[in-house]
Amino acid sequence: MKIKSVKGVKDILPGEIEKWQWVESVAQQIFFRYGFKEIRPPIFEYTNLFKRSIGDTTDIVEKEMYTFKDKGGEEITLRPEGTASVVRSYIEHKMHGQNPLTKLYYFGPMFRYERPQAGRFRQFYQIGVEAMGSPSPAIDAEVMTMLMEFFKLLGLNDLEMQINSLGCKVCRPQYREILKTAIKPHLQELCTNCNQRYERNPLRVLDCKVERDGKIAKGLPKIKDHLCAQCEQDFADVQKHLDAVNTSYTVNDQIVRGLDYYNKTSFEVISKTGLGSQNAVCGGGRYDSLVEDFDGPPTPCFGFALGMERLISILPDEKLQGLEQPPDVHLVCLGEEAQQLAFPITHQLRAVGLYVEREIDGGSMKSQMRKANKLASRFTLIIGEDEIKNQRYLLKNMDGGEQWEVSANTLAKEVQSRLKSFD
RNA sequence: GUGGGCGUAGCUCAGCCGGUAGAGCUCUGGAUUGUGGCUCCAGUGGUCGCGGGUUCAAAUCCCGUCGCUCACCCCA
Repeated sequence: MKIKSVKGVKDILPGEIEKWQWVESVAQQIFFRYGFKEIRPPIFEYTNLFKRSIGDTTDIVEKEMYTFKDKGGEEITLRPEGTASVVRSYIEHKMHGQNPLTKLYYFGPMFRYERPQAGRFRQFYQIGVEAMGSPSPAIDAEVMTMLMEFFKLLGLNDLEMQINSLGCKVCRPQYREILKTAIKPHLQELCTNCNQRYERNPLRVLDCKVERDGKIAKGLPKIKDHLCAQCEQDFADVQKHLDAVNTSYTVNDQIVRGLDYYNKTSFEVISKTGLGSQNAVCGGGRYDSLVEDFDGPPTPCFGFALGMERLISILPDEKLQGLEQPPDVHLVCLGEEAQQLAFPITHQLRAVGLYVEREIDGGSMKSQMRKANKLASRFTLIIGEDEIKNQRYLLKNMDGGEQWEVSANTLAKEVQSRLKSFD
């Protein structure tokens, strides 16, 4: 039996990982500016946390969770999303007592048992952001703006942010009933899926992708016409704030979201190109009662999660150039004595901060030069019998081809200054 | 859970109306005895996913199985 990785998971290898590191570093920079701090929750939790937060009847909980009993008999689940853990942590550490508004972000793997396809994996990575403690539409707009600014820094300018309001505890249940009444006469025409949705989550009928259902859905009452005064006002405020800083968006009343805890502002960011049918790069919204549901204090929250694999797959080529750092110096050693000297010399150069490569197993000069060229090394340091005898090594610029003699005594200093002169 | 496509060298693939494997790239060496990139030459590298069947003979035809992939569903 051949050893193999598990279905639906991937190794992120050198050559690819540089993109991830870049995206993470840009995220850190931009989130820092907005005052968000990193949090690293564990990747598994008690199963109940997810059942109660995400919703018992959602696909995630019903059939996608990696759940197991540990040796102590506890029901454990690998996290299928990040918000639940952050909320748990927020309550457990009584963060509400430290600051009225807690701003957190996280990065890491999530797990869902689904059939893999383009842009969908069983272990996938999300960057998530949670702003906890404010009901203000201003925070919705600020977080969404931060997100779009993040995309801009990554060179992604043609992503579309679609927003909607799902209503609150007051108006959503009312709308739900109105919707059900309106759907009822169409039940026979709707797909079997929507017939199930009718009872369990009628809002989902709205974004059904079956063509005929979509047409019916268009004629159904819209949430925006049934928001309570407060929700209507808040949604308008969100848009006003977005407009104030020219954060672009479109209102799409089909945006529903799959997790139970969302209310009020909800949104998705869609890429029209580059992704397959999984075109949502990011999704999020308000979840005003989740903290309370877990016996925390009333804490209205706003957050989002974005899919790393999807994000990375649409990064523009020009931003991906030069992410891999080439060696500053590549040693080329001729003969046994030079090979012996190579380690102390690389050690000396690395000690002053340079990236130095050498061929551990030697090889011909040609092959060493070739390797240096292949890695796009900036300089080579050639060490042969003559150089050792004279205590002067040959430093060669691999770009222009010039070479200089450098003294063994002042090697590191000379190499550094030569490198600097070509920056 | 349902459906389509595909599994041949490290990578990308050709060969598939049967005659026990080939190209390009990569890698190594040489042309250029201590100077890379371009070019040319040579070499390394394969249980043709796995199992069974038909046949004198199977990468090729048939059956099964596993894997990958795309899509539905749903979602990041």
